[in-house]
Order: sequence, then C-alpha cells, then structure tokens
Amino acid sequence: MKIRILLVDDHSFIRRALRISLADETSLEIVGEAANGQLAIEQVELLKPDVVLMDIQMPHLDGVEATKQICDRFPNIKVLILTVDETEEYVSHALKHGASGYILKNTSPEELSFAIQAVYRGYMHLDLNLGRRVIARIPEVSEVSTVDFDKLTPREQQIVKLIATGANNEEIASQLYISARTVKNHITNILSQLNLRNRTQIAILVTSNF
Amino acid sequence: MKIRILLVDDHSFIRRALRISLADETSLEIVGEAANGQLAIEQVELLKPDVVLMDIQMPHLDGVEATKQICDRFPNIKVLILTVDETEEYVSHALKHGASGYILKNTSPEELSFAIQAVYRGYMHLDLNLGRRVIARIPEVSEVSTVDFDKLTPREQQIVKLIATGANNEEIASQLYISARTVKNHITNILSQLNLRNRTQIAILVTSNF
DNA sequence: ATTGACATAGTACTTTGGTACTAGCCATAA
DNA sequence: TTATGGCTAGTACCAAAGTACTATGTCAAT
Repeated sequence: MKIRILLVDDHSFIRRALRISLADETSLEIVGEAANGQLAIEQVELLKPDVVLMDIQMPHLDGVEATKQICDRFPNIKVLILTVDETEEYVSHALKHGASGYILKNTSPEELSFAIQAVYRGYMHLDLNLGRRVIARIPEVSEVSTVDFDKLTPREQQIVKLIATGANNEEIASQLYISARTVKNHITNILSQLNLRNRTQIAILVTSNF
Repeated sequence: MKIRILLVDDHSFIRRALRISLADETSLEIVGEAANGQLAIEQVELLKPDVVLMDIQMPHLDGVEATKQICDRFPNIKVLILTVDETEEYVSHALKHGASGYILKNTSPEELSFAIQAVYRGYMHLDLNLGRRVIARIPEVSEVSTVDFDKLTPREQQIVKLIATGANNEEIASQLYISARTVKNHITNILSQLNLRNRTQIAILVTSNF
C-alpha cells in the first residue's frame, strides 16, 4: 500500500521538482497537487491523501491556515511542512496548528521520502537544528511552582491549568463535564492552599513559572 | 555500515528485551549496555556509539544529566530517549539538553528501529501526541504581545501591568490615586481592544510574554 | 478656537467569581 | 468495618468584575 501524497506549493516548478524527486520512491505515490491553501483544502476533501506536503508562503490561503483547517477536519491526514523558511516562530506556529513535521526544501529526495514515512507512521519529524531552536523557546519549569502545585490534587491541578488558559468557570465546567458549582468549590480550595486571593493570581503563578 | 547502538537502562530485563527486539534489524548493531548514567558516559567514551538509547529514571546519574554530558562532549552522538514517562516537562527538558528524540517504551521493534534511523540521520523524532504537547508549551510571540500592547494608551498599559501583579480594582485604584470606577472603565477599554474577555486573560498575556 | 484623544468619574445594571456551609458517592487504607 | 481523602453538587449569600452609557476637564495638534 503506497502512501498517498498531495503536493501543495504555489510554484509549479517546485511541484514538478518534487514529482521528479519522489518518482523513484516506490513506497509512495503523488495523487494530486494544489497551488494555494484554498485549493489544497478542496483537493484534500476530494482525494483524502495520507500526507500533505505543504509550503508556507502562498497566495489566497497560507500554509499555516490551510494546515489548521485540514488537521481540524481530517485528523488522520498528516501535514509535513516543506519550506525554506527557518524562523522558529513559523515552525512552532505551524506545529501548533497541527503539522506533524517540518523540513527544509534543500533536503535530498531520499531524506524527504524518509520524512514522509516518519509523519505517516505518526511521528513528529523535524530538522534537528531547527527542532532544537524551537525547543529552546520552551520556558523552564521552576521548582518553586512545581512544589506549590503538587500539593494540589490531580483534579485541582487540572483546574489550575484551565484557569491559566483564561477559561471562566462555565468553560472549565463544560470541559471537565462537571458543574460550575464544583469548579467554584475546587477554586476556593486551590486559593486557600496556595494562599492566593483570586484566579488571576493563579494564572500568573502558573504562567510565569510554567 | 551498521548503526552502532548503546543501550542504557537500569533494568537488565529491559535491556535484554531491547536486544531481542532489535536482533532482527540488520541495519543496526548493539555494541554495549549500561545500567546508569555514570556507566553510560564511560561506555560512550569507550565505544563511541552512533546512537544511545537512554532511559530517564536511573540511579547514580539520571538520563537527562547523562544526555547533557554526552551531547556536550560528543556532539555527533545522538541520544534517543526511551521511556514510559510522558510528562511534557521531562520531554522538553531532555530535548533541551541535547536529546534528538523521545519515544515510548511500548513502541514496536520496527518503529523503534525507524526512530533510531531518524535520529541517526539527524532529525528530531518524537511521538506525535507527546510532541504536540511539548510544542503547546511554547509561548506565542511578538505579533500578539508587543504589537497588541502598544496599541494601548500609557495609562492602559500601566493598568495592564498592575493586573498582571494580581491586584484587584481597588488596589489598582489606590496605587494610581484614581477611583475604582475609572479602573473599570479602563479595563473595559483594554479588553475590547485586545479582544479578551476578562482580566485573567490580560494577566496571562502579559505574564507569558513579558 | 476647535477637534480629538485621553483620563477621570459617575449611575445603573448584569454577570462572574468567591465563601461558607452541607452532603452524598467512591475508592482505598487502616 | 470504619475512616479518610478526593470529587461531586447543592443552597444561600456577598463581593468583585465587567458593561453601557453620560459627562467633565486637560492637553496637544490642527
């Protein structure tokens, strides 16, 4: 069973180059192409590919937004970002929106094929240096906060995390399938245990110490 | 040329299981084992493996610290973390210290071999769900915070900062020598300009992007 | 001189958040 | 078995936050 690929790039010569690069790979098959995000979504609906090779900079609908829509609607279709853009912001942005991997356009055909295999198998696959720069942006956990928070019960910790997303009691309640009353009870307990006075202080504590 | 592997885990039966799992893989070869971080470093010096399969929880010297020392001293040796622990903190921590990938112990032999190939080839390779949770910890940058906040008037920015200290309206009012009503007015304006719904979200935005 | 942005403060109102209790359910440990 | 801790949910109440207006004074720019 071949891995079915959709190529998305606004430059036709790049699509052609990719076709040629991947022509020798017997394990995969290019089933379609699209020249922008909007067309990519249409092709995805039509073809249900296994993997989408996605450029970022495109007219009409950019790669990040297209990725988001594809991943939201077809969670088992993997998107592999293929671009020249190396800034960490773009990378983490694309990954947050559902991309499974991110590789550079100067990658060899063999490595490209390998990357496709990796995301198809359900892994996150990144260029190592790029990946390290992305990871470097993750704030460190401080022992102070960890110690504070692990006094709390698992449920309380869960609520703390949701408070730190900016959710109100109703939203927390519906996400946890409990009533808003219960959420309030938990929050009262959390506040007294952490010696805080309101949810904003909880959010600050969580956010600033991650 | 086979990929030369060093196994590091404090449980000998896990090392044995890994040996058996990987026995059929002709592309790689297990050249050594170590039962803790300290021994792992010694073995690395001695054997110069291509890839180290590293457990996290170990006596004497844990996997993260061992990873750090190995990667610092031998930058071309890849470390693939193999563990049951799924918390994002551990993952990002290990990756920051030089690990190239992170997979779970319930991975099949075939997938394990694939992961080894991936890190050997110089990619970052993560379990997808785990990777997404790690990526989710990356704070969103500039476009949101910096640009957003300087749309606000100086007074509004001042109030935003005070909200981010956890102060309530009365406290803000008394610190600025204005009435709590005025504070409320400002906050209403701030919220609508930033498209947020409550002060907690303001605090989160400020704190996470200071 | 007038416009416009900003800061101030008010009334009146609604919504959300938080406290203080009681109480039932469930699992697990003593 | 009885405790115990954790999760649930309720009532009742009060405090804080937030909205939607109106209105005034200041100051800088036109």
